[in-house]
Amino acid sequence: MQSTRPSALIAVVGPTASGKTDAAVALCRALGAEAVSMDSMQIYRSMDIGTAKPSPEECAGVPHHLLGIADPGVPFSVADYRERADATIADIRARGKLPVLVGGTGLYLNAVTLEMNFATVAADEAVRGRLEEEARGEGGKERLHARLAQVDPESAKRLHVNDVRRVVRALEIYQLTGKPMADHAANFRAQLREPLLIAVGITLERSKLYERIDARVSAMIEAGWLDEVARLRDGGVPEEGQAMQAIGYRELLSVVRGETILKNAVPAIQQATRQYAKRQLTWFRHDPRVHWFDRAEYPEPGAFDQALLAYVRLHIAAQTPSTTED
RNA sequence: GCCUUGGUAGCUCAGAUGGUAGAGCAGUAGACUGAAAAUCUACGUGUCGGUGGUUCGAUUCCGCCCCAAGGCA
Repeated sequence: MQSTRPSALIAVVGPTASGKTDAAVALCRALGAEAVSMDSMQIYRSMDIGTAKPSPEECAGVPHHLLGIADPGVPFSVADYRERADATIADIRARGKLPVLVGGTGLYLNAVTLEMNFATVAADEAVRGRLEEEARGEGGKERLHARLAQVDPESAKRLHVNDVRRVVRALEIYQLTGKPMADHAANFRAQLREPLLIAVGITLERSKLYERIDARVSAMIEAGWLDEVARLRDGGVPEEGQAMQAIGYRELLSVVRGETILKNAVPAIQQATRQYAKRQLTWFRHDPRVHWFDRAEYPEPGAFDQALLAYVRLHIAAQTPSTTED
């Protein structure tokens, strides 16, 4: 019975504040599908306002998975995401529904849809900490990179000396396993895990997008974002931890600490968000699987949602042999 | 009205004892293997406020004017 169902994986991607949530909800309703969040920060519990986590009202009855499932006090990795997403997608399919990934974290999309066999070693705080400490010293970055060139020339060639974070991870893998990174992930990104991906990208004129971002940040502040950050801090979430590196949270944390005032933090948050949106566009624009929809081209109400739906339906039909029609 | 200090890249400012200038930030483009809202890379010609003068040559020195901040009246 399940075999008569299309097994497509749909994804709605795009920069922050482009309206992915609304578009995905409309799509899910029309297809009877379920949404799977693909966002590295909405994954955390109690981080609602500043991550623009969809509220129950916004979800409008469409099930949304992987929202607020992680403790903001503990690190969460891409590998963790893939594990959760795989399970969630399998579950949705088992119930005969279509999964719709929705979010702006490009690496997460690749982790789910491309063959990216991460090295089997998880992050090791001790090893990592030592290497980072080493990098901080005079000429430390150069030394680390040189050492990487010895044990893993392939990665060293790929990585810039200043990209300490990645150099450290490559060395960490080598130290923990005695093998260079490439040996852990043969055919990296070369194969598709999800050949039936249907990806739609939402875009709009840069200046328009930036306006939306600025307005949304202001609205979040008015909605009590600062209090949310104060609560997280009071709740013991480590201030230097991963979750608190999220845009806005880090800036508002310094307001909570009294190091700066809200009036100065807001423009800084808007700016950081705009820069982030740009990076997202760079990422998704270069993914040939993404089919783009510009909001400006569908000014009539509902037309944009209709266009996405039409595109997705067409591609679902194309991948479903006619014999499986029920 | 007078005095002082400024007026140099979108912003904050360096600088040249006269040979037409450079950083940070912003912006744009790019990368992306267990932190990814993270991390990293590349890209800097602008009437050096205006106008006369001195000079082979002035944005740099001199005069006048305009603007800003401060001070004195």
